[in-house]
Amino acid sequence: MYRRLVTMARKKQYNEQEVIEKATALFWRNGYEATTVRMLEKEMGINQFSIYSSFGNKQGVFLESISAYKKQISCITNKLKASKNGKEGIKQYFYDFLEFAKEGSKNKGCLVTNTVNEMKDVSDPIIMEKLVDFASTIRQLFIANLLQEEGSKEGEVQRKANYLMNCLLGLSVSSKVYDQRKLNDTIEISFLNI
Amino acid sequence: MYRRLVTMARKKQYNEQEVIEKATALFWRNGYEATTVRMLEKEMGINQFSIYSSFGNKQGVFLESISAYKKQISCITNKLKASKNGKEGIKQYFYDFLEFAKEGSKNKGCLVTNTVNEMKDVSDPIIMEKLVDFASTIRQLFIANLLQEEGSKEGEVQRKANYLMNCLLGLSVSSKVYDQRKLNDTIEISFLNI
DNA sequence: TTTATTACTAAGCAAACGCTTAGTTTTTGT
DNA sequence: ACAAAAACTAAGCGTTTGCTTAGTAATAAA
Repeated sequence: MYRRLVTMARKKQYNEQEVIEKATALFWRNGYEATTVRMLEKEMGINQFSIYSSFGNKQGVFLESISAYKKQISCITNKLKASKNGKEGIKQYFYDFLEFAKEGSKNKGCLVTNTVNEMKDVSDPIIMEKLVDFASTIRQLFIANLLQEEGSKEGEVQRKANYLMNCLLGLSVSSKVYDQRKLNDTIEISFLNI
Repeated sequence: MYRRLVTMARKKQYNEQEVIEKATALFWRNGYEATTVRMLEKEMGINQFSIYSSFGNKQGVFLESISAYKKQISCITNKLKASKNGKEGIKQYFYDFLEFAKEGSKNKGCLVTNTVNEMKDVSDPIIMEKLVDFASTIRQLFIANLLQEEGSKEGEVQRKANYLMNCLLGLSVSSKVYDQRKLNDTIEISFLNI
């Protein structure tokens, strides 16, 4: 990452991709601020020195974690991208997302949404930008799918996309508290009117 | 609060109600964890000693802040309680809430929702209980209003209440990012299908 | 084998956290 | 005027935070 080799020396005893995936899981479970570098040490299984030499700082670890998260969730977003049946494809994304965020009987919500909720104002603009960028990608996919519906108008589609983002945002939060059956009911009602 | 007078002595130089309202504003703007006791000192205008002697600890200040928040928002919840026109009354609550949480051009969201988002698992059960209690109060008001609609069925009303809570949760979060016009559109669509 | 270079371990840094305490001032009853 | 009690100020407590650094082990080129 920040390495510049002139002559070869001792090799890294860990795989950066692997340890970032462990960090991602921890951030996802725990939130950004609540996750300390000591906890990252244990979870990633490497010393603090290694963390800082590979990723610069805690923020650097998190930025890489968001990338890893995107890669993990791409199986769902790609499915949405490929979908050809309008709002039904979006509804399927809602269900897929709940399955994706499941952890035992609990639900971790969305790493991106969780962190947006956590961040106050623009306390960390670099992270915030990456999060907002991810959200607008999802919104674009919603718009593309809504445009597949017969007789859809541009302005109406924009408003519906905002509405669906609002539902998904709510779902990401309430999925941590409510059980699957209630969430399913909520999803069904959410798609009745669009 | 924790005082037990035998003989009268020096009087408090501050009003507990007043300083709690200042603390409430700070927690609302800033979140629970991100608000330090030093910040509370400045905002409340009293020394740390006074904070701890009046409210026990930081958690104590926050619990009192939730009570103060409830009192502040009661003008809206009471309006919803008194409302007799079914789902229209609930929709009005959505609009009232946005106005209530407005701060300049920004929006602070809901103190309760913000803190639920912030709390991981059951890291603080005492606070969590008070938050969940507040949320279920709102849900009950939704149910009462939905039952005013002609031909409403119990099970259907329960599901609709969950759906509306999900919308409100989403709104509380997205109100911090999106502008008023988009939020209004989202509210209108949210009520099309119930 | 030597030497340069990198990765490791573990101790330690200043700053900030929630909270306490020593010491002083203000108020009241006698 | 005096003593008791509560509220004030400000310094400081132990712990944890993100991050650094001194010293050692491993590796590859010479």
